[in-house]
Amino acid sequence: MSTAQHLRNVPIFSDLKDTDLNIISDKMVSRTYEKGQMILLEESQGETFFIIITGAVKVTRLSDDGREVILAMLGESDFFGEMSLLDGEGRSANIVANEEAEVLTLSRSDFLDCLETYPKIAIALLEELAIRLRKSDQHIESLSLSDSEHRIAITLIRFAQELGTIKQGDVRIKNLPFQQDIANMAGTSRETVSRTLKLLEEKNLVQKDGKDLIIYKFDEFRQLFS
Amino acid sequence: MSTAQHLRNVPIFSDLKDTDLNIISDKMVSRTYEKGQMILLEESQGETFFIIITGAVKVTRLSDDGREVILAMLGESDFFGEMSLLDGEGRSANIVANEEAEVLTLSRSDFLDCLETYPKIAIALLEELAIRLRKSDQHIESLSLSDSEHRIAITLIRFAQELGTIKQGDVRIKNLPFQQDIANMAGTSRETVSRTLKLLEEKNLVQKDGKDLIIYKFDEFRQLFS
DNA sequence: TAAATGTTGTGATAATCATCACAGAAACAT
DNA sequence: ATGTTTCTGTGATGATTATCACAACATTTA
Repeated sequence: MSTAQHLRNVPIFSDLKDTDLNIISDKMVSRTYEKGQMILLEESQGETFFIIITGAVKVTRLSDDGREVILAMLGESDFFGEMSLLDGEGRSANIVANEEAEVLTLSRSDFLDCLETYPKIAIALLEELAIRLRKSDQHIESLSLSDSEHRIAITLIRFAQELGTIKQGDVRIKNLPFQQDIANMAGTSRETVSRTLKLLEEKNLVQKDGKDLIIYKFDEFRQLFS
Repeated sequence: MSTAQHLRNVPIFSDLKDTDLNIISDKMVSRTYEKGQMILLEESQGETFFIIITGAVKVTRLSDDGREVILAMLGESDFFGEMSLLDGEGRSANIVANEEAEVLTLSRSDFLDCLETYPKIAIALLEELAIRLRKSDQHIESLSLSDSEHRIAITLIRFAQELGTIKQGDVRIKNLPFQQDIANMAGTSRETVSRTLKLLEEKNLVQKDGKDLIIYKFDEFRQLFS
C-alpha cells in the first residue's frame, strides 16, 4: 500500500483530496522500530509528528523511582507527537514500541504548514484531541473513585474498544496485554490484576482463551462497571 | 469593559485584528450564574461555547452513587463547552458556578464558523487543548502512583499555578477551596485532606492564613512532590 | 442574636490493597 | 531439548487510608 493510501485511513487526513494527500505524503518519511524500542523520550524536544502504519505503541510517563504509568495504547492509524508541536513545550511522555512498529513521520514545519494550508486538518485534529480529552477525563474519574476491581474492568473496556472484535454481544480482546501493563494503566499492582482477572472469571464475566480475553455480554459488562 | 476587550484577554482570540474581534463579539451573548448553579449538565447536548468573564467554575463528573470528581477549576478568561462542539458527542462533564460567574456564550454554528473563517483561532485552540491534555496526563500520573500526601500536594500546586500570587518565592493561594473540593480533585477523602494539611503545616511547608494558604518556597515545594 | 447550616479537626476501626516471597508456566534463545 | 528469561498465580503481612462518629468552629439565615 502506498504512503498516500495509508494516510487515507487516518481520520485527520481522510477529508483531503487525492492531490493534496499526495503532496503531504511526499513529505513523510517512513521509519521502523523494534519491539521495546523507545521512539520518543520524555526529555527530548518534540520535533516530529508520527503516524502508526503497523504495530502498536504505548504512551507512558515514568516516575522518579522508575514506576511506569501507561496513559494510552495506540495502534494502526493512530498518531502521536502532536502535543509538543502544538504548544511548544517539551515532550511530556515517552513512546515505546509495544511490538514492531512502522511509522510515517512529518517534520515540525511541514506539520504546521499543513495546519495553515488545510484548515480541515486543523478541525479534524481538534476533534481528535477533544476525543482524547474525553478519554482522559474518564480515566481520571475511574482512578479517583473506583476500587481496583472497577479500575481493572474499566481498563479492559478500554482495550475492548480499541482492539476488540465483537461477536454476538461478546468481545474478544486479541492478545491481551501483560498483567503488568494492565496494572500500569489501572493504577494498581500486577498481583491485584492477576487476582481480579481470576475473580471476574469466577463470576463468569470474562474468559481467558489462550492469549485472548473474551468479555461476555459486553454491554452488560460496561453497564456493571459504568 | 466591552465584550471585545474581554475577548482580547482570551488566548485563543488574542491574535485577531480588532475588526474581526468585533464581528465575533457581536455574536456573543452575556449570561450570569449564581454560586452553586449548574451551567451545563452531563446529559444535555452541548450546543454552546462559553467564555468566563468574571468568577470561577468547576468541571466535574458525578458517579452513580453521587460522588463528585473535580476535573478542573476554571477562572477568568478560561473557556469551556468546546469539546462536544468539536467531536459531536454529548457532554461528558458538568459545569457548576463555584462563585457568581459572568460568561459570554457563542452558539454552535457561530463557533464552528469562527474556526473555518479564522484558522488562527483553530490553531490557538489546538494549542490550548494540547495544554489541557498535558495537564490531564499529569493528573493521571499523580492519581496512579502517588500516596495521598503527594496527591494533595500536587493539587495544591495546581491551585497555586491557577490562582496563586508569588511573593519572594512563596505563593499565596487566595481563598483556598474547601477541603471537600480538594479531596474530590486529589481522589482522596475530606478527612485525609484535613490531616494532610496539618502535616504539611507541621513540616513548615505551608501555612494557613485565614482563608488563604501560603506555600513556602514554592519551587522547593514543587521539587519535593514533583 | 439565635438557630440552622456548612465546614473543619480528630479519634477509633476496618477494609483495601501494595508489597514480599516464591513456585509454576510459558516463551525465547542457544 | 535445555537452560534462561519473562510472565502468572497465590499466600501472608502490614501500611495506607476510607469510613464512621462526633465535637468545635464558622458562616449564613431567620
